[in-house]
Amino acid sequence: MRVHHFHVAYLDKPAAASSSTAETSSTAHPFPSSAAVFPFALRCLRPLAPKLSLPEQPKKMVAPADVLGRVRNATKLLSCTVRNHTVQVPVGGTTRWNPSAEQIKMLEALYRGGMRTPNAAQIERITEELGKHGRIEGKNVFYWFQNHKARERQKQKRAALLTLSTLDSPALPQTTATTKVTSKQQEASDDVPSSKRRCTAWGNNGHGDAAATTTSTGGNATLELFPLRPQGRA
Amino acid sequence: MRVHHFHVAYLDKPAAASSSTAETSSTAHPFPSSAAVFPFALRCLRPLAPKLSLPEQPKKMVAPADVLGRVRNATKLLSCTVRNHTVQVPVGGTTRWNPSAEQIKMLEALYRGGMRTPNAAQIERITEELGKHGRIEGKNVFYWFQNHKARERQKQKRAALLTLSTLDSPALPQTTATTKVTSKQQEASDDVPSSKRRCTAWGNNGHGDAAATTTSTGGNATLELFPLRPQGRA
DNA sequence: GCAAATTAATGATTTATTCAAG
DNA sequence: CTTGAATAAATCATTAATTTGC
Repeated sequence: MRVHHFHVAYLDKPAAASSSTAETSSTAHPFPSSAAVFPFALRCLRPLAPKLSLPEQPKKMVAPADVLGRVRNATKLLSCTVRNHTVQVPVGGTTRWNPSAEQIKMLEALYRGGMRTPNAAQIERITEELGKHGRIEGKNVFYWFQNHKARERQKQKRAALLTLSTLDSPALPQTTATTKVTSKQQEASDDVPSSKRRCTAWGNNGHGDAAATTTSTGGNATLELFPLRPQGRA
Repeated sequence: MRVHHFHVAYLDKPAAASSSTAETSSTAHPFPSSAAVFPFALRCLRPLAPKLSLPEQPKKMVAPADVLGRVRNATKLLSCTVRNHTVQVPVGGTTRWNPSAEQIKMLEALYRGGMRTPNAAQIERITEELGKHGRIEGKNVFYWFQNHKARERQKQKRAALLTLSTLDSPALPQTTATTKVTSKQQEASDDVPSSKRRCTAWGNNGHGDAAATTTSTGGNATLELFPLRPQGRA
């Protein structure tokens, strides 16, 4: 288990310890950086990933922030001293960016225009511009594009699968066995550049991983994932 | 082969007494001590190459006729013999495919789903299916994808440039060189990220430190500022 | 009507992968 | 083989919608 690099921390923003134990030490930020120290660790905030459907785990319980001290996103923390302990409570209005209609409109326009992963300069510019219509930070722009891209992809993949499923009928015998196809993929073109997921998407759903399931419907183990165009190229 | 993730959420990690993801903890000297790392590239040199399409591939698209064994472009051919040569004359009014609304819909769905350059097998299947909604041949499908891809790209490029130009106002200082990036950079980025597109530091809003980030590439005199790249298309 | 309770969206983080330098 | 950089996928968490009982 390797310690992964962690990026995506943003500047001027504490972003207090997220889901894991908040036993943090102090930060190295030049800032006050209110990395919250939470004396009461009551209730574990869920071990980070199980997700294995614990039947009756009351995982839903979304307790009010003021109780659990969700500081994750707080913009500011106020220190108070209680029985010799200094606790910090989130203060300040909203913590999460709430885009205005205008901002969304503009962002979507950019997206439609083809922008997907704006670089720093672009983000800066966009932020500056959108700032005229409401509070916004560069990271908001960054995240917006990330999320939007990912979710659009999801949506479309679903739609495509659906459509394909209707096209799926013939139960192609799948002549050409597998074909390595290398991994080079073809030009990934514009959208959905992801290297391989895309293949799985088109790989003809049968999949379900390995042979295990397969069954009748699609003996079609692997439809050549993305064998390039006819007559293939290199 | 590569069964990819699906996220296993390995168990020994959770509480991971091991102090969670550092965040604030100790060292973590990723590099510029200057606080957080940007989510957005500070200096990127790598196109993340799913789009390696450039290197080789002198190969031009091969007309589907080669693959599907279709004749050029005619719905029907009438054979005539002229001077010992059998020639075929297109017959029956239009020779050009006129996609039905349904066909277009389906093709677009596929496109949105990420399909760009279907292989022969896929084309066959698609053709077969779309054939239920009107006359169509494999080459039509093939050409449709080619054209659609190219035109979408064009459209979006234009739109993006337009949109960006409106956001361009700030008249960014950018005094230092660079301004000539334009043509070359843009063209290159457009479609294929050719080799390297550099990103610039997006100086975190409030705090300079820009210098710190440049470091390694700092010697680099060029520091190009506006790659302005319509990242992929929609 | 309306406020608690649910659910749907979506902003913000973390984890996994990938490619290519070293 | 290891590691930096960049990004996509997965996940977490909060806010807006929507539903529901009164």
